[in-house]
Amino acid sequence: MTEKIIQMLRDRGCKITPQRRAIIQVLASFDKFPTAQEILDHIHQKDPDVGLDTVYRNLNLLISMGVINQISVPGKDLKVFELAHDKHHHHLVCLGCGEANCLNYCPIDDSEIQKSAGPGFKIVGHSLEIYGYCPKCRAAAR
Amino acid sequence: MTEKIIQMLRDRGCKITPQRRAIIQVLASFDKFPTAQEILDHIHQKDPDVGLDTVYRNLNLLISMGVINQISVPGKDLKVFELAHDKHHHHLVCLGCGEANCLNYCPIDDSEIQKSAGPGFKIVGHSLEIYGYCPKCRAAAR
DNA sequence: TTGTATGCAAATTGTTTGCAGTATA
DNA sequence: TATACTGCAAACAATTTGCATACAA
Repeated sequence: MTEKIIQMLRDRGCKITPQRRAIIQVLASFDKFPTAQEILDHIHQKDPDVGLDTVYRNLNLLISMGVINQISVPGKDLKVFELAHDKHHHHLVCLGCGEANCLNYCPIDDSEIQKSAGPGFKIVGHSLEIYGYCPKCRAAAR
Repeated sequence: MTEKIIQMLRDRGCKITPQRRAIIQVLASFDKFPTAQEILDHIHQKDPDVGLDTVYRNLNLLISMGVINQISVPGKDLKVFELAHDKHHHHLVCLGCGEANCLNYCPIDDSEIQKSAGPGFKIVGHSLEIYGYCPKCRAAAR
């Protein structure tokens, strides 16, 4: 997985720096979808000299290449990042802790939407996020 | 519509100030969903002394009362506000100009999602936004 | 009169940018 | 060696907050 991305970067004429490797590595191995800050914190355990700006720069690069997606957590001005899957999917987002998980369910029918939207509107995509509380946060609430 | 909201504010012990009336009025009469700044600009035509902070404070108040919703435009760090409808609906968001419109279509089946999410997750709601380009922006693109 | 709301300015948060030095290819 | 990348610090934009004053009830 990480090697495939590294190769894509090479093909694009990008240089492969330790920072870049580290960022991709964290995205591939984190046990949840991390925020930019969480990626940095993790990298700092090995290399405290990496800057948050480098993380953002590379996240933006990876987004522009389409290899990662960002998911926003409502009411928290917070964005988490995930390695792009092959298959279309959506997310379950916890309003308590902000954690996001994949959900393999998509009831969206583009042609149905096109009908409601009218012919002038060019549909590019959609985002569906399910909000609620994860088991951990439900337990903590009482 | 605006009177109903004013009454809700009264019931809550809030004071009815000209600024508050103006904000609600703009939300009720704007021809699209405005950003905080657009609300302010509009109010400034009549009263240039209102502050943007007042707009934000009142939008937050109205959100907490559930009478307005905010819709975020991806990739633009931009939020637009709409008076809450009675009936459940979603939005068509233009990636070009950021304008949002209602879409009376919702294929989401909560019990279906609950099945995929697992029993521990408490579903509170969902957000579905359809992204694309409105007729105006499609025309401008060429 | 009393407390809530406002306006101002400063603070905050998340993110981006300019620049000079550094390191990859 | 040449160019893309990095770290630093400063710049930004959107939103929030502290505080003294003003105004609705």
